[in-house]
Formats: sequence, C-alpha cells, structure tokens
Amino acid sequence: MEVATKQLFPSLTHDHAPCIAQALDQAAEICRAQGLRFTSIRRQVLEIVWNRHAPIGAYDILDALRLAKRSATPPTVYRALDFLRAHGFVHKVECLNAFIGCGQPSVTHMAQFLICSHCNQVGELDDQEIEVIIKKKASTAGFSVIRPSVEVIGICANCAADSHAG
Amino acid sequence: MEVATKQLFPSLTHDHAPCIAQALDQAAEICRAQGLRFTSIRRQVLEIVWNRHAPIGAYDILDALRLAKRSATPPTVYRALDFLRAHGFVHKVECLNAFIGCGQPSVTHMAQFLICSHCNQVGELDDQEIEVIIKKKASTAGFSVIRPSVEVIGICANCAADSHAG
DNA sequence: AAGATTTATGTTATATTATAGCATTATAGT
DNA sequence: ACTATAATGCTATAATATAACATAAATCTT
Repeated sequence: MEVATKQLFPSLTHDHAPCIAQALDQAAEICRAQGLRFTSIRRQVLEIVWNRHAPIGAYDILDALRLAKRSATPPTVYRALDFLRAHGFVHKVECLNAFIGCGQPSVTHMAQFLICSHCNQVGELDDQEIEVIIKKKASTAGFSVIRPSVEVIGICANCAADSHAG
Repeated sequence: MEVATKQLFPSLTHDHAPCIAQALDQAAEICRAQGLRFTSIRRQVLEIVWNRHAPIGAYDILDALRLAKRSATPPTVYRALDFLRAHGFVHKVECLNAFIGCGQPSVTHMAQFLICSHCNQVGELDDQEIEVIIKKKASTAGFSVIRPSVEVIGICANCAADSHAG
C-alpha cells in the first residue's frame, strides 16, 4: 500500500535542483516586479537555504556563504535573512532557530510547519482552514493578528515507515 | 462598549498574587500525586516565572533566582525549566526564547499563544477546535504529532484600545 | 553628469541564549 | 547502612543574534 497522504515531505531520492532553480527565478521575478533589490548576497543566501532543502541555521549558512564570499560575517547573513523573511522568500522555524525556503512566496500566508524530529525535514502545510480558524479565534479574543505560526513537531511518514520496516 | 471578548489578557490592574499561589499549589499537588520531586529550586523557578505573569527569559529567571540562591548558574535554571516544561507547568514561547507559566497543567494540551508585540503580554488560547484541526491535517499528511504549537504575534485588545484612546 | 539621499555592505565587538561534561550531594529503594 | 538513581554544583564553552559605526553602492534630483 502506498500514499493517499499528501507529499509534503519529499522522498529521499527526490531531485530538488528544479525546486532551487524555480525558487530563485520566482524570487528574482517578485523582486523585479516590486522594485526590491535582489542583490548578490541575498541571492546567494536564498540559494544556500534552498540547497539544504531542510531547515538550516544561520551559522551553517554563513559557512556556505564564506566559500564564495570570504568577507561574510554574521550580520551579512542575518541582514540577508531579514530581507528574505520580510518578503516571504524564507521562513524561520522558531523551535529550531533555523530557516527554510518558502514554496509560496507570492501568496501572503502564515507559516505552518510539520517538523520531523527524526530526519529534520520540514513540510510546509499552508492550510487555509487552519489559518482561518486561528485568525477567527484570535479576533474573538480581541487580538489583531500580525504574524501567526504553527509548528508541529512529530515524525514524518517516511521515518515512520522506515522504523516499521527496519 | 465593553468586552464580549474573552479575558485572555489580564487587565493591567489585575492582582495576580492569587494566580501565583494557585499555580504553585496545583504544581505541588500534581507532583505529589505523580511522585515527582518538586524541589526548592524547581519551586522557586516556577514562582519566578509566575511572578512575571508574562514571558520571561532564562537569564532574567537566573537573576531573580540568585537573590535567593547565590550558587545558581545557567544550568540550574535550564534544568529546572526542563523539568517544569516536561510536566506541563511551564511553556516555552519559541519566538521569544522565553518562558511562561501554564494555566492548565493538569490537562495535556498543545501550546497556543497570542503574543502582544506591544506590551509583551501573552494570552494562552487552548482552543480545542484549533488543536483538533491541526492534528487532523497533520495526520492526513501521514505525520505523527508529538508536540504542536501555535504562536500568534499581534496586538492585544488592551493595547489596541490604548492606542485608539491616546 | 554632479551632488544629495537612501540603501546595502564591511567590520569589529559584544550581547543573548543554551548546553557539555564531570564532580558532588541528596533522595529513594532495598 | 548500602546501593542506585536523581538532583545539584561548577567550570567552561557552544550556538544564536545584534549593536554601532564606517564605507560603498545604487537611486534620485536637479
């Protein structure tokens, strides 16, 4: 038996080169359309984030960036991340202090993550129903929502299958 | 016009001495019932957390703890927090790297916070409907939920009212 | 194009948050 | 009392993030 579950988590053999290329192109296009400066550093940081295809810490980004840009320091990375987060190209996974590329940067949405504590992969949920109900309940409490997030720690289907098999 | 909104956020004049006393008594009772050791350090840390009645960072806890216990160091605080979190007496607000007392330690539940970016108060939502739908959607993706959390950054009703008034 | 303004980056230092690792002490069970 | 386990003491350091000010690059104005 297979699937019937949504493929939020890429299979381990999944080739993500196309994801990276698409994400970079999309970011470039959005920046062009909005008059944002998609500088070399910002582009490189976004590429590094997408290369990991899983949450990556700021200092791992820094290590990778330094291969191409020796002068990079923590502020270099955090500034680029600030820009990328502000424009929805990257999300921060708060419970991991790590960053991950956003698959839907063109649509404003809250961050919703399924975080596998076994393989450290993260699936982005982006469920409208969840978003609506959270906003509704917050409003009922008189709360003006700015930036909501859902982070669910657990075990992804791939890892659950592995542990059953082996 | 007044309320009709749930009082998740205590008014500024709210006397929280009773909250603190109740939280400590409840924790003591739960620990007694479950054979957990509610040691002096753990009790003091829980009391410090409740005293703030808003998220408090580990090093602020440490400063407060040192007034009573000069030998306290970061591990002292983090160990106490690990215990208190493991048993549901305290939640971590991930997006603030801070800790807050849990109002419902006796019932296992996911953390759901409304975090006011103006006054730094946090309201705990604990909405069943949100919890159920998140768990359902995660399951649909083949994901086994361990620890879900919702953190909503925004402006609380008190602060919104203040800024309208003044 | 020159000058003024804003935005981005360079650079150094340091603040903040969290854990590793091992010694010692206290508690609980036998 | 003896043993095992759990908690605390203690030192050091890891990991994450920002402050502050200088320089450079891009954009805007005239």
